[in-house]
Amino acid sequence: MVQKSPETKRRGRPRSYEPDIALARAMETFWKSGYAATTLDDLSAATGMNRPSLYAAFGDKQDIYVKAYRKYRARVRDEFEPIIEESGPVRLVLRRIFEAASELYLSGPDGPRGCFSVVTAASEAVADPQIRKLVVEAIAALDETFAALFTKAIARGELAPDSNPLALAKVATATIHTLAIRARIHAPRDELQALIDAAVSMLCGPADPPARRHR
Amino acid sequence: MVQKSPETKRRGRPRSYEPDIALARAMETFWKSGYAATTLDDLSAATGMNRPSLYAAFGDKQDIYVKAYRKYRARVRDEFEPIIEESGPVRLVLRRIFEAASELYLSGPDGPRGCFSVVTAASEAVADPQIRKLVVEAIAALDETFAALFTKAIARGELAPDSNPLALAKVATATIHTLAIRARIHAPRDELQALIDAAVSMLCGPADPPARRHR
DNA sequence: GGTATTTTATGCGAGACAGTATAAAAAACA
DNA sequence: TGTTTTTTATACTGTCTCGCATAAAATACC
Repeated sequence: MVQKSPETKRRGRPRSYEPDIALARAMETFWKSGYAATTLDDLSAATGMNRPSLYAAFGDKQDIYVKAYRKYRARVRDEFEPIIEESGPVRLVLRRIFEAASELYLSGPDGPRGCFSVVTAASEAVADPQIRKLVVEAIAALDETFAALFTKAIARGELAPDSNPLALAKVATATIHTLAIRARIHAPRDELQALIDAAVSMLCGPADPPARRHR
Repeated sequence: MVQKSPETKRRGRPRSYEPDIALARAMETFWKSGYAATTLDDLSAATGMNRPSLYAAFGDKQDIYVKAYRKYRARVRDEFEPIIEESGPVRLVLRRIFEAASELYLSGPDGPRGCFSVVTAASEAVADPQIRKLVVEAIAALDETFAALFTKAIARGELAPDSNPLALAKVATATIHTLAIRARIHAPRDELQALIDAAVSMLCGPADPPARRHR
């Protein structure tokens, strides 16, 4: 990890690709098409690397998939952590999380793709225990993140003191899951927005000032 | 459809398979492995039919998939209609629906498979408009079913008169979705049960008589 | 400039895959 | 018994797919 200083002159022919960018492209490809439907030629075309380079850099197809999926999770973490850390009423933080998720799931060069974890990897998870383990971790982490959020909100008096943060968290995760699925089948943005409104008011109670939208 | 009376003696060599059973086996296979990861040899082994018979009976791989998925939806309809038609408090009907879904998603000869619609078909939906259309229909139907259920419950005074049946329905569908995904990654039954409890009390309010379980 | 080292480029080979051709089998009909 | 009809059984074809072998290219070191 630390071994490669940016100044180090490597000995042989220089790489014609940026490993990080190439892996991001591979991620896009798997995200869209899933494991089985993605061929090494697809990956080659997406990354601009030829097959031997792919192998040298990332290993076989399975290895590339796992690395791509890990990258997806890292990207999601980086994207959502600031929103979660932000202080503010749960209602608002929740809405921001759901809306960011919605945007992520609707994004994509060839149309909406949903969530790599929820739609694609979960599907492969039956066949491959390694992938299953990663998806289980991802979903557990999401549950825990939401639970912590609700616990803090209860402590701050934003929610009824007898609320169950774990129960709330599971419904919040369920919202993420349904957003992922609906985005994957090209649900229009306003359908997802209606869903977010429904979930937020179910989780935090109906908004007294009539649904103030941020932005 | 009506042409084949059960007494009709057909002319040539008799079939060695039952089309309905064979299609059910094909459904199981696609349900478990998805479209791309399922080979015609897999289907051949599962159904007991050889490749030419598969083609004669159902068409090419794509055709078999669509027919298998339609069969899945028909099966789900048949299984859930009686539960939905049943009279009783929404709270109880909802619980029964979620528990039946949970059982269905956890079932399978080789371990839990989740929901064909939600996990497998939704994943393929990006590549194939025909499949996407079917999944969209399936999810819309689910939303509408739940909405009707809540509308009736509001009319009967079981829920607050200012409840929004469509919003409630979307959260109920979200519960189905998260159950499907969690089952697919082998979540233990009691985790799913906890999720059902959380969702039901979120949708219908906390149970005053401490959570009476049916059966 | 020559050598060692690392990467790219091309393409090969074994196997998997989807779909089909051909022939054998099993029934009704005459 | 022989013919027709429908299905099964076997095997083939062309294509795709994965992974790797081999050679050329591009750099640092000497």
